[in-house]
Amino acid sequence: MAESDEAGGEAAAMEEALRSEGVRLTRQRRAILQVLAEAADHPDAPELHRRVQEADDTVSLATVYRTLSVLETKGVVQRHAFEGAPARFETADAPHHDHIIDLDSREVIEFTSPEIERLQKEIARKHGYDVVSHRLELYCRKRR
Amino acid sequence: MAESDEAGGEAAAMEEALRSEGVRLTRQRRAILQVLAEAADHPDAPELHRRVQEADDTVSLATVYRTLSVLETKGVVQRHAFEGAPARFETADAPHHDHIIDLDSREVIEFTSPEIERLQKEIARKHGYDVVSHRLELYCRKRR
DNA sequence: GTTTGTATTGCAACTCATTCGCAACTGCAG
DNA sequence: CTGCAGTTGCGAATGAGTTGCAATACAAAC
Repeated sequence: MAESDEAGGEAAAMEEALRSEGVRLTRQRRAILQVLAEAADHPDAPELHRRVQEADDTVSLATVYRTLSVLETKGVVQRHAFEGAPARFETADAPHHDHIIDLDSREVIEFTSPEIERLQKEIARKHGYDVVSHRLELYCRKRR
Repeated sequence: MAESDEAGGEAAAMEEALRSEGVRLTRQRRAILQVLAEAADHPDAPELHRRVQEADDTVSLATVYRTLSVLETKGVVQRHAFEGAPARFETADAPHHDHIIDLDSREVIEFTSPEIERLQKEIARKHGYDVVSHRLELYCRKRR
C-alpha cells in the first residue's frame, strides 16, 4: 500500500505544519487532511465533503469550506478556480505548477515551464511590475 | 474628439457584425454597445449598467447580463473572470492578449507574448493535447 | 404605413457556490 | 482536570449571475 502510506505521511506532515502554526487539530480537520492527502485528483468542496463523510459522517460542508480556507492561508493547500466551475483543491506539497484542463473529461494535468515563468517575470518588469502570483491554464482537447 | 469618434465607429462596427448574425438591435443593446466601445478599461456588469443608465435609465441589470452573453457568444466581447472578483468585459476588437492585474489599483494592463503562446502549444502537444483556449494572468504590484 | 410573429425586456424570484451568525462543543495550555 | 478561546453544525444569508413570465418592440412582410 505505497499510496496510502504516502498519504498517511503527507497528512502527518500537514498536521505537523498546522500544529506549529498554532492551528487546533480537530477530528474533522484530521479527516479532511487525510482525504486531501489521498486525493490524486483535484476535487471540489462538495466532492471532498462526500469523501470525508465516508470516514466521518458528522463533518459538515461548512466545515469543509472553513477548513479549506484555513489550510489555504497556512499554505497547506492550493485553491484553483478554473473557468465556469466551482473551485478545486490540491495539497501544496508539490512545487509550483500550472494546469492543463481537459475540456471533455474535466481532468487536470499539471505541468511546469521555467521558460514561461522567466518570460512572465520579464514582461512584468517591462511594465514596471513585480509578479506576486500568476495563473496559467490551458483549456485543451485530446489531439487526434 | 478622437476617442468618441473611434468609439462611435467601433459601436457601429459591432452593430453591423451583430445584424449580420441575425441579432435584433434594440435601444438597450445599442446603448450597451456604445458604452462598451467607449470604455478604455475593463468594467464589470454592474459598472457597465451604471454607465449605460446615464444614457438610458430604462436598461435593467438583467438585460446587461443577457446582452453581454449574446455579445460574448457572437465574439463581439470578451469576458474575463479574474481572481476573487466579478467578471469584467472588453470589446473583442483588439487581437488576443493576456493580462497583468495591478493588485492595488485593480487596473488591468494588456500584453502579448508570442513566445509564451508558442511554448503553451508546445507543452500541450507534448501531453497529447491541442489548446482550445487559455488564460494567463499576472497578479502584480508596482515595482519600487 | 400597418400588421404580425418572434425576439427581447423588466421585474422579481431563483440558483449555485460559498460565507456567516450563533449556540453548543472541544482541543489543549495550564 | 479545568477553563476558555477556537471550532463546529445548522440553517439563514450573501453575491453574482440566471430565469420564468407577461408585456413590449424589433424588423420583415404586407
